[in-house]
Amino acid sequence: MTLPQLSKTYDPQSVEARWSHFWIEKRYFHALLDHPGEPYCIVIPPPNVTGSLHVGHALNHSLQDVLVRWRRMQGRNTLWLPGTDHAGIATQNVVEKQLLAEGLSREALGRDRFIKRVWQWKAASGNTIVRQQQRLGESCDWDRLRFTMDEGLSRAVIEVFVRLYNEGLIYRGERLINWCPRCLTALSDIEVEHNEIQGTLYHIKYPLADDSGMCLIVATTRPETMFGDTAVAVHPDDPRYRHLIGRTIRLPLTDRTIPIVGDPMLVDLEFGTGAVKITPAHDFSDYEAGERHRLPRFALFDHRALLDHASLLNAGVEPEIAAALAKLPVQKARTALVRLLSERGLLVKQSNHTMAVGKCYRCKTVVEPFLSPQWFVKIQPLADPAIKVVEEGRIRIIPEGWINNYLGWMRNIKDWCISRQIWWGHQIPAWYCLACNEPYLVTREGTTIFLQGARPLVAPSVPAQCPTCGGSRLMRDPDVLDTWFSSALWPFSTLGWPEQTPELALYYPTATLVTGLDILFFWVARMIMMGLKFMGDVPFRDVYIHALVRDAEGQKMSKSKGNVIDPLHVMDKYGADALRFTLTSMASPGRDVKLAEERIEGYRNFANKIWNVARFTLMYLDGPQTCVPLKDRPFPDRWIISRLHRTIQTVLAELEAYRFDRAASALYQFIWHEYCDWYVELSKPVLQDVSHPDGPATRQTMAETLETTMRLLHPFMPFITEEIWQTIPHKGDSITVQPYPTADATAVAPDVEEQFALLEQVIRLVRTGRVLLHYQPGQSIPLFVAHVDQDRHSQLHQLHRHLVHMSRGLLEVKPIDEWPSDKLLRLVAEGISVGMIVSSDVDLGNVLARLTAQITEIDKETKRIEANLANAEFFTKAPPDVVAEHQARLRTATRDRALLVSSREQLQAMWDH
RNA sequence: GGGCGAUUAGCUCAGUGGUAGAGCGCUUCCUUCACACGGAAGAGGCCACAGGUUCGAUACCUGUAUCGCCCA
Repeated sequence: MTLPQLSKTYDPQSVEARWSHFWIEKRYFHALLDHPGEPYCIVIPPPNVTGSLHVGHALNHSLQDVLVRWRRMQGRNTLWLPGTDHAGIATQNVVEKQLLAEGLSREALGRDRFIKRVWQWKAASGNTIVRQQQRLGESCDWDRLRFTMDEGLSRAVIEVFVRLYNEGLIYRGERLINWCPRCLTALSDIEVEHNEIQGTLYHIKYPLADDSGMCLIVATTRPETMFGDTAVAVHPDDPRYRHLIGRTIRLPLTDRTIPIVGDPMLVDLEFGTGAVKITPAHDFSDYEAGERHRLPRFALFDHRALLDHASLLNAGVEPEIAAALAKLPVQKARTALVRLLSERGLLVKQSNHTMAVGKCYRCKTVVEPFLSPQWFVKIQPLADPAIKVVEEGRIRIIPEGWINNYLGWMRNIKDWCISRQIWWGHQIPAWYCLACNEPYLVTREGTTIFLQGARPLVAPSVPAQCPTCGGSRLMRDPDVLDTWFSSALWPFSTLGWPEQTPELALYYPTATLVTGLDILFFWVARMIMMGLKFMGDVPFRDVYIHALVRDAEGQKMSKSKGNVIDPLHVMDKYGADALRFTLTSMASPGRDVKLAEERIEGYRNFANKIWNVARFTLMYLDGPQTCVPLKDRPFPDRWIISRLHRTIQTVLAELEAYRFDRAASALYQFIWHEYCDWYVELSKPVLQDVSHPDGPATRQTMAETLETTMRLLHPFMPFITEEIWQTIPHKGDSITVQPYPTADATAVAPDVEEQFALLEQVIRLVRTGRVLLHYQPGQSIPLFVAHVDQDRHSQLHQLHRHLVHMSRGLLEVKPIDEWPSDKLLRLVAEGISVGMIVSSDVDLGNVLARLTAQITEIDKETKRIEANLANAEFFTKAPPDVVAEHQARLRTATRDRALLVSSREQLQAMWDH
């Protein structure tokens, strides 16, 4: 048999590219409907089509790939469905930036040509992330790659929209919504990020209408919206003001008077002056207060958040002030107004105040509450069943800690604003009859807006004529839908819905959803609602929520901070397997992942270790192998097989529990510290002697164990395991489709493991002694070993061969009283004594110090145990096995102490000479 | 302001009602035959603080402090 030569260090680059192509070419990840296994489906959280792979994706995808590869190897009918989403605002921004560079604009191009441009852009660079995912080794069914703007998925969107509208679950109306004055579109509540900033609280005099000598002092952080005030609120229980409720205020700088109302919800007695202005068109809580008190609304800003001249006049602002303030943006308006108030003696004081501002999650511009007609999903009827399935455990959220988070949000959910005033996305399937809606039609700066009151015709495609007037001049609603609206359908739209495809029947509900906490509301909650509504069943059974990746200092990674770890760079430098293993081993539940490059380097070293032990195995595999029954195999073989099966048990249990971190560390521990450190070392004498009688059995065990370990590790490190597996003896074409190891309980041998522990302890004592006495690691020295327990002592005889090899000494097992008493150091642990000759030139100070330290340690332990055992209550109340264990520990400690003390005395005598 | 989580070795984190663990880093020794991306031996901890429950608490309960996240 000729075996391939492997290079001394592992080179991930060439290996990974080769297997990545091989897997895809052979379509190992392609799901077949007639596959006999139980279905196991994961739909990928679709990355933005504009995006490139960042380390958050790498974590999210690594975990999914572990699950998918594991289940595939277990024989399940596995489908990991990949795709991207069209990311309306983000993509539009990218293409608009390109146009700007060419001196063009979206408006100049017009809607149709603009959308064509976006598709061109998508064709050219939209799938970079897919190539990057393939580099990471993701075992997606690439033949089934989906995009939220695909024809089928778009049909699903239209279908859902029309049905929800017909059921009254989608409506159009004028509401106060979050508006991004840069993106020029509405945003949903959760697309707004709240940041704390240092602001100013302004105290402003509002004179009473019928007694200008009397004033209410109103405290506000947003004086520039005061022209939109339609009332002042005080707390009805506030003795300072309650008598004023019902009287009126003259709103400064305007010709309007506004009422003083009592409102216990809006007013906090402790805050500011206790008097609050109500500006229903510019603040969400004021909007609600306005509803409660039936107040009119005066909107002041245009869609770019500039003060609008006509609106100011409409709100009764003094004409010269209106003229002076018109077209000013928020901040400038605030400065100008504060100066004006101050000049008129209306500004009482200013104080520092921390406050929250909302920013657009895409472009970080401060959002403005904006009154405009929008489309909404009436959410409560959809949310109720989605709450129930989680409460009842039909969907599990893992870790459980997030369940309350989910339920809390769902129970307070607000209607979802789904219309966006952009062009890239699914255009809303609603048309307006121009004849019937003429009074509601406004055209401003080239864009047409249908005001509140316009009557839309909602249909899957353009209606032939208006059912009211029979007219055929219809205009489509220009708005598109929130990207998350289409993402909400992802688990069934990607499987072919609304067609009743075989894929849909087979793979829905999907098994597991793996995602970060940041999109629990954006995406997970909405998928649950839509899945229940349109499929009548949950979209997935388990939701596994992983942490977010931060830098080594725990800071959020961001391009502006320059602390981003680029997974592509990392893969170049350390390999995809190292990155994947790092991320999976750090994925502990409920914690953020703090990623430092040294960690990745550490696991690169692990890959190299695996590589080298495979090289070693290959070197010695040449020769006959026989499959001996387990009980007849050499001791090291029985031990490593026992450990292997325990490791398989652990890995399986941890994967079932989504404890990727613990599964990874079990593998690391087994491969490095058991297979490499001990088994390989123990087997060297057999392997290196061609005529050794244990040779055939050992070679068999060695090859078997390595092969099984590669399969066990494969979901975590797919590339190196495939490379090694292909090189060692194996059956089959690719490790990706081999059976996952199963644990054989009969292979687990506690007695063998106990014997091994004895061997390990002896060897550790020998090594410690060598260092203390300055013997070189390879130097052959006389050694004596004994155990105070008779059974264990005879076990040492059985282990003699291995002890000799591992200790690299002339080792004899015999009772202590037969040892030489002169110039001998005795080291002790748990009844074991190891003796070695002290050469004359060694400084015994260190050695004595070590013995003394150990004695001190034992004394402390003894004292603790004795105190416990002396306690009558401990005796009566502690479980008997604990009492017995304490007694045993005390015996061991006493025994070891005696041995150590005598050893020290002997040594001390030598030292004194 | 409300809710959740964290606090364990220098760093990053496991963990358990009864001996405190890992990885990385650090110190010393070793290029011997798979691997220096390696081997061996070490050092390093009142398990945040204060009470309580318990025979016994790092673990369970309460409170405090600090930090983080989400929501308002």
